[in-house]
Amino acid sequence: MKLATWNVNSLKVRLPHVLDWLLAQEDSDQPIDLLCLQELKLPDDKYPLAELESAGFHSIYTGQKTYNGVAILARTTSLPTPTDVVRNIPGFEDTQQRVVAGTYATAGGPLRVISAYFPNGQAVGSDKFAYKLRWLEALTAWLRDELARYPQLALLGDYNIAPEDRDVHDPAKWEGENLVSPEERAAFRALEGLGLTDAFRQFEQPPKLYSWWDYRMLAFRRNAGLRIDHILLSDPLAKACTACTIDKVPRTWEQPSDHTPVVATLSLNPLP
DNA sequence: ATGGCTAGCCGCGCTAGA
Repeated sequence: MKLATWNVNSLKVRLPHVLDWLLAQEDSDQPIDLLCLQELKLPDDKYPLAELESAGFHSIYTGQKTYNGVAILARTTSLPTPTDVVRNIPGFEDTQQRVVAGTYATAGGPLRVISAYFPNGQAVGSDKFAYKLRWLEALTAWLRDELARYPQLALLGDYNIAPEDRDVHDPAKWEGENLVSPEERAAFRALEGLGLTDAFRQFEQPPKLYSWWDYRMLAFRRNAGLRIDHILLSDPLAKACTACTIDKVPRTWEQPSDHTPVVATLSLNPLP
């Protein structure tokens, strides 16, 4: 089965891209079974449920006007409606809609999937940066419990953290900045410390492969990007993971999101 | 040395993203 994550930067604007991309994956030997989306930027009553269902995907989501918003799309023919749906981090008071989670029954046992839009942080030392660190702490504490309950767990999303210098096009220029600071990287390591593995780094990858490029400065053309969108897998899933790739193609389309999809292939069968 | 683009808003220039 295939899992993917994509920060679409407005689902209203990017719905055609999402549908086109999902349709294009149908031609591969393994289509997408689960797609986590971030930055929907729309309230729940504007969520394009019917269009996505027509395309063959059911959804769980939590949104708000203007900012944030996350969803998990699941292929109707291969996955049942999820159970234990959670919106936001339990016990963490937050008006910003950044987390949705659900458990999908599969032939290989329950699969816990979390779509997360980590706070940006704006600048090291800012109020938003402090919020980012508090949010990361709450997420990590919650995930410790989640992992105890769900051995097969995948955390997909826009982490707004480039874990290593090789995930940054110009590490010298970015040194110590928001998205790469030691505090943020320590938080990323703490997530790994729970027993989660960066699916992308399990495999040999071409150098200078990123998931986000600034709209400005011809950044995509110059490949001046960051790898900040990740798929972290619990041990059983990491062992079942056979590939993890970044699909740059949607970033080349007209009116693209500034992020592009990350895809993981697991040797885990959905329901027959 | 800085900003350079994009989306959304109730806007007719701003906030926020990363």
